[in-house]
Amino acid sequence: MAYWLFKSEPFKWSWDQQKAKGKAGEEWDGIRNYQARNNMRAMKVGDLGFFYHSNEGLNIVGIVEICVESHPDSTTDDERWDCVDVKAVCDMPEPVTLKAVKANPKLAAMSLVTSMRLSVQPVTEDEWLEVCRMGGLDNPPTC
DNA sequence: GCCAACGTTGGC
DNA sequence: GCCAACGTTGGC
Repeated sequence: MAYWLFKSEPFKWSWDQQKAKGKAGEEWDGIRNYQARNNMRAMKVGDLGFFYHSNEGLNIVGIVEICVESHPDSTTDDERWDCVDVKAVCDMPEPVTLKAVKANPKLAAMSLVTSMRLSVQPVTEDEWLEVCRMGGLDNPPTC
């Protein structure tokens, strides 16, 4: 089991839109960055990820689960670009802001802080648990 | 809306 | 294979 973080600008693809897709999930398409793509290629069905609102909000608002492993991105014919499908799992009871992440010494090494521009990031288990705790989730799978 | 950071492109 | 130019991202 691995953990990830997905960034989205809410006016392009918001958490509400993601939730509206329900269990069917939706492609996380449009990624045109090798590092982000490589992260998606490493994902397995059942892995969990944070859903982060960039530009507006600047907070982690929910948790998603990988429901389809890496496959060609349907929004391009360019075979370099793959993506996964994700489905909404639950809301963060208390959205965790970027400010709060930066203020927490335990999260100083988190990609969200160190690799600000990477749109699909790995998250360590320690970071995952810490952010869940901050967001009001004792135990992620039971949310 | 500005601008810093950073990834990508392309000329040499 | 270097590096300058350029485009994009994303916090502020």
